[in-house]
Amino acid sequence: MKRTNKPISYSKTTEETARFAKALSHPVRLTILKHLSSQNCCFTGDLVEVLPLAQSTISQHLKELKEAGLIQGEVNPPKVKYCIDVENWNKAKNFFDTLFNEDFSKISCC
Amino acid sequence: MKRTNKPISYSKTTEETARFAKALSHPVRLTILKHLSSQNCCFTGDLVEVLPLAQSTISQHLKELKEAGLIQGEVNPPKVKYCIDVENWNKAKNFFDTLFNEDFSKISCC
DNA sequence: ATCCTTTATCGTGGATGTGCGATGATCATT
DNA sequence: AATGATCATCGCACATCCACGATAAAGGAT
Repeated sequence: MKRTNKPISYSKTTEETARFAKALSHPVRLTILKHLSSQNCCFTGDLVEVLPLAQSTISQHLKELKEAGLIQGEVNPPKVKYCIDVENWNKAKNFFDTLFNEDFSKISCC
Repeated sequence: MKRTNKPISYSKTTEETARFAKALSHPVRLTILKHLSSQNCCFTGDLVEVLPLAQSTISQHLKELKEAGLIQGEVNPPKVKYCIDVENWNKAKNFFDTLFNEDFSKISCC
């Protein structure tokens, strides 16, 4: 059991999958995404009326989702309309599809 | 824009999806899972020889994956053999399938 | 020019994540 | 009993996350 010191560089896909997963790793953000996908789009204020959190907190979650690429915001002063970023959404979908693609049902465990 | 104070309780599915996503939110853990799915099973030491991390760090990541339910470990002293937990793996697969199930391609944004 | 509405950003405090070396636990071998 | 191999756990640093209230930014209405 000898440790490697080679500084492994993860594949781009691995890095991106981890980024998407982190964005999805909080119940509030999942709820926001669910809301966005059912309503198609919505404003920040709509979410404040639904989630028991301060407006600043929700804004922060929206920022994280935007930085992960899962949503996009269109400024429409004084409101901002958020939607799913379809392109990246499908990208994430494919990443997770690939990740879970292995069929273990036929493999006896060792 | 009036804030709700009702203490929302997230659905069990939402909570579990978040838990799975958190487990998948780190490149090291994704690499471990990829390794496990290609090799079927492996020992802790095998991973130490592949990843440039201390044994304790890898053990910690394995613990998180185990607590999330994605893998299981079978003690075989002095070694421990880790495998994918097929049942929960498929559960996670279904959660993400459902999450990404929406077809936005046909929806014009608002 | 001054409010009002809506949203983003800042600063802060507490919790959690991530890496490490050191140490403990377990069991086979000697 | 003592040693060696393998792995988990502990304790420690440092960074990031998460929630909050306060404040800033932007633009419409008065």
